[in-house]
Amino acid sequence: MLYAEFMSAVLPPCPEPEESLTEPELLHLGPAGDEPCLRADAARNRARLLDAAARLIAEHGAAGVTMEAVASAANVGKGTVFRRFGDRTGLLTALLDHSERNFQAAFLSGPPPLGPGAEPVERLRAFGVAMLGRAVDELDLQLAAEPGPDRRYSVPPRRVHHSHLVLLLRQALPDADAELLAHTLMGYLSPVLVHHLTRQCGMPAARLEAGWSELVDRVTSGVPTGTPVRAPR
Amino acid sequence: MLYAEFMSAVLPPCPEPEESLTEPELLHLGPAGDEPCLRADAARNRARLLDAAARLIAEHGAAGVTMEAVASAANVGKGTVFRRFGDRTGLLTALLDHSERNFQAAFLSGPPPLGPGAEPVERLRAFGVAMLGRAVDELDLQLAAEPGPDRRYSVPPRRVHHSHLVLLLRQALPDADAELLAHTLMGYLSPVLVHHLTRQCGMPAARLEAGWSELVDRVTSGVPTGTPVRAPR
DNA sequence: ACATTAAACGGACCTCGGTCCGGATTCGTA
DNA sequence: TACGAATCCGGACCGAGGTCCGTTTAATGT
Repeated sequence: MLYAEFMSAVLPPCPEPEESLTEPELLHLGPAGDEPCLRADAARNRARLLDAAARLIAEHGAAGVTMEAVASAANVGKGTVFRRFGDRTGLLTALLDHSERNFQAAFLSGPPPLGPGAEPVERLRAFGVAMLGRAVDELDLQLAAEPGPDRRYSVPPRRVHHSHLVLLLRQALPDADAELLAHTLMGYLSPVLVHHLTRQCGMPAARLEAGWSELVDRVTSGVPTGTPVRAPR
Repeated sequence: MLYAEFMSAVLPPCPEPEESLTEPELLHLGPAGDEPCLRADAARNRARLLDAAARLIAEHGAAGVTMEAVASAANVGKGTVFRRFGDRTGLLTALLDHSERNFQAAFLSGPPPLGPGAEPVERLRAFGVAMLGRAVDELDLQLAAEPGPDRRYSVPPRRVHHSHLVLLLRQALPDADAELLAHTLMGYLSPVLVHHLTRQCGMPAARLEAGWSELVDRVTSGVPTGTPVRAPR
């Protein structure tokens, strides 16, 4: 099964708003362990490819990661790369998989304030800080791994993050439209925005974190004036 | 001069946070009128190309707009398309130009509540509703015209919208980090998100509008608890 | 009208992501 | 060990975006 196919199959196409999700269910666990159900040569080539891709990135930056380059650097045919990872995005995503798993483990079952145990608002703050940190660390890779416009919101990691935010927001703001609010918050953490602000605008990371904190404060403080907010449907 | 080059030259690369912008200065006016300083054949071909592109979109959808297809449909060489519009994004963007101008005119100098004269918060609400309306109308085209990750935040229309929001937010929330808040709000209005929510998730447009209203309410209501928010730098 | 020059033209050409399918390899089974 | 079937491999192939450069053409000055 293609990585991309698997990724798309993990979560339902679009979470029903009222569907109750318990945290453990959210876990985006890839093929358990390290690809056990792959044929020997397939597993070998997969490892080779990831290795070659990482090497190419280190040498020529993410832009230098051509599918053909990766293939030949791994002594493998081009078709193999696509069969294993589906497309370029899939390959780059696979490189981020470890980090993503660690991160998910951290906010799903790690210690507070990121993991369960802290107040929802605290967890929100911690989530944003962690995301911003990752974004800064892996910026090049995350940018290169950006999916096309169609998939951008369907990619499993994003769905998991979104679901997590929805959960926290529902706890903090029972009357809000958590779905939409979560999308809004995710937007702030988008690698592309982070890249623009830090690299293209020279904004210090500290300001981004302060901005996140401010955003969380504003969003989670009550809405004293105006019509009482209610999530339709 | 290439369309893309022109577009990039209109506004400074990244607006200084404290730079004071009066609304009229923001106007993203393209080459006055209808491309006056273009050679006759160039202007003719430009018109042909836009026409051909529009026709192709009407017939085969945005996906069918191949640069070669447009070129040959306009009886023009492929190189001409690129010289005139820089790249595919430039061509699609040009197709949206009229709508964009009208919209900018509306919120820069049109009647309230979108234009000046209404309260900032009212104008924010109206801005979002208008953007959502446009997004729904021109969804296919706006999606296809989505720039690559690097340019996404540097494209003039986006900059103008952002500056506008910054202006309104500064009026409504003198102590907030309007720059970042504006980016957050813009994220909610992104065509890609709108597409995902309406087409892929089947969310009714009314809910998106309600969500915008809620978002504006939350963001613009004071921040009663927590540390007083202050824009660093 | 004519020479000059800057701009525009056009299509061959390149790169790269993605597809396809005949042939090779691995794995379960006897 | 032998064998069949499922899986995987590899590289030829395709389409589309983008570049290049020799040629043509429109504007300008004389």
